[in-house]
Amino acid sequence: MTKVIQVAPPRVFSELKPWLQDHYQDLPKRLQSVAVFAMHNPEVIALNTVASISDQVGVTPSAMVRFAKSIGYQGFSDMQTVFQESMRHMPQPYAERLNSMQRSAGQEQTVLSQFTQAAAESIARLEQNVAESALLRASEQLAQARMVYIAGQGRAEPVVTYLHYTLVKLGVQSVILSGMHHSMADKARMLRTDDVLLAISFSPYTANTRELVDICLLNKTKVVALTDSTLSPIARADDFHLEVLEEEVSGFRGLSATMCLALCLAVETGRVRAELDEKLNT
Amino acid sequence: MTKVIQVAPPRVFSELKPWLQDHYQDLPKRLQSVAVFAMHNPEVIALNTVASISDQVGVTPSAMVRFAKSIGYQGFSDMQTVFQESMRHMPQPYAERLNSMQRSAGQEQTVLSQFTQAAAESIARLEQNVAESALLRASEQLAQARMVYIAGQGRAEPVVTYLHYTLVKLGVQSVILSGMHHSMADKARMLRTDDVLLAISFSPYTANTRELVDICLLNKTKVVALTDSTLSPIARADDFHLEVLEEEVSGFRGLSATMCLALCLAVETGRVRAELDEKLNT
DNA sequence: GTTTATTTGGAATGAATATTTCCTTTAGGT
DNA sequence: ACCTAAAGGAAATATTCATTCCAAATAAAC
Repeated sequence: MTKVIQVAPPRVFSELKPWLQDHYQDLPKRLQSVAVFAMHNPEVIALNTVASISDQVGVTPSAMVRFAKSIGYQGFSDMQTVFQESMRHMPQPYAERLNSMQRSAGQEQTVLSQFTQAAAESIARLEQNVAESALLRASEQLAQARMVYIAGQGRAEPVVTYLHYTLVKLGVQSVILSGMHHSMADKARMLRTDDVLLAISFSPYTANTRELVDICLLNKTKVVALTDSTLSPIARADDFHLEVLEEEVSGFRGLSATMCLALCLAVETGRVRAELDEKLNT
Repeated sequence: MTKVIQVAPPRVFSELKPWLQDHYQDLPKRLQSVAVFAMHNPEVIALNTVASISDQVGVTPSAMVRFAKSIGYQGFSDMQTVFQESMRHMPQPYAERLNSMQRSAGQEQTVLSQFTQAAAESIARLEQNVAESALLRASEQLAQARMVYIAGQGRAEPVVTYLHYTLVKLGVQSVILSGMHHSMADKARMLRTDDVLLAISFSPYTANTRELVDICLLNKTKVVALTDSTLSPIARADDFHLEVLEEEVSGFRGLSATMCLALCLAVETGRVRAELDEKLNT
């Protein structure tokens, strides 16, 4: 028989977590897979059967039982009750939750819940305000581009980095323009009419990005803009722009909804691009 | 055989509720008991066995099966899956919004709504999983630092950029470490014991970031980590780590929840720092 | 390179549990 | 009061599911 820990296993989920942290490295490969999955999808462990779970994890049912035993449980079922127990007490929120939702009263709210609420609202608004058709049009422009140049500064820079990262991973050629230390004239010279500029800019709008958009429109280079208002100086009638407005909490604006939109844009672009490539190859 | 409804039974919990309200009067006594109990303790139905539930309700096991069949389900197990499904997303206050989305079932979901839904869920989970106290502890570490070094690669890079931008704006000194083209040894030499490393890393974990964390822990330099799993190699027992898990949609993970947490961390750090500064000046 | 210890997958086993069946009880109608 | 039909309970049955066991594969040690 293999070494089985005989000390009492954690009987609550919150104790199980740190246990796995400590012992994760010493676990066999498959058991590590199970550990990762269990920590990421506790509710799946709580509700499903061994066969179904092991299938989702990509291991055999016996691995699940071994995993439970290696922690010290009597078997899988024994461990499962711990996961189930952790679910029961979750829905405690109701009372507290209602407080935070209807917190018109000056109730004390955690910093985290303030920001998550703002983020959730921003995302809900995003879904309402952005038309699928606009997203598709913008994606088509980007997909047809020989090269996508991405520009944005300040609060928009993380978005630039993210778009670049995702587009490249999806096989869409793109360069970050804002990082380069070229003069405006140099940058303008790089852009050809079959390129597309992807400009991200939020209030207060930086002069640089605005200037770039101006030059592109003059050169008949297509521009796809991501901004927080249609009144933004970088949004014109003849370009393709998407609007996302972040809720503000005590003076700070997040990027949750913006990042969501950015991912949509990138994924959709990748999809359209793949379609185009396929047509060319046939 | 008794009268069995042959039309399709409700496949989501939110439709089951009104169904029971309509037919409650026509049900036999025991089945009414079950109905009341089920509406008041849906989570018990979802998690327990027939024997255990029937015991709690005060009826025999067969009554449970009859109840399920009278609604139109194939049996108890069939009905139970509906209750379980309702639990998966339950703990979220945004559950209603999600439900109403799914209510227009059969409909094809837009790309945007798929991603916004994933983002909303990720954020809801973030609020549940991160303790305010953990956030505060991490912020205190950062606020006390002489200098905050920020490191992260790949998908984590936008987060690095954002944290740097926000911290600087809040008057907290910080440098981005991953951008520099120094060797590991050089980087390690920069870090003093009164500095703090803010490491961001997601699966698959990059060796670089991990190495940095290792060095810091050896040098007794404090580390604050932002990761997607406590099993992450950069999460140790002796550091301060925050966990954020992004929901995945067709293989893509967003950054909405992560960005929200990053903003919280930065803002909270700024606040604590301001408090510390005030104490020094008096 | 060979041997030994771990780990892993898959089928066999046995326990747990839902479901059905049959018989008893209750209630409503004549 | 009697008969009929629906409802309920208890135990038998069938199914599902966790668990165990053993052989093959893999990694480690010598």
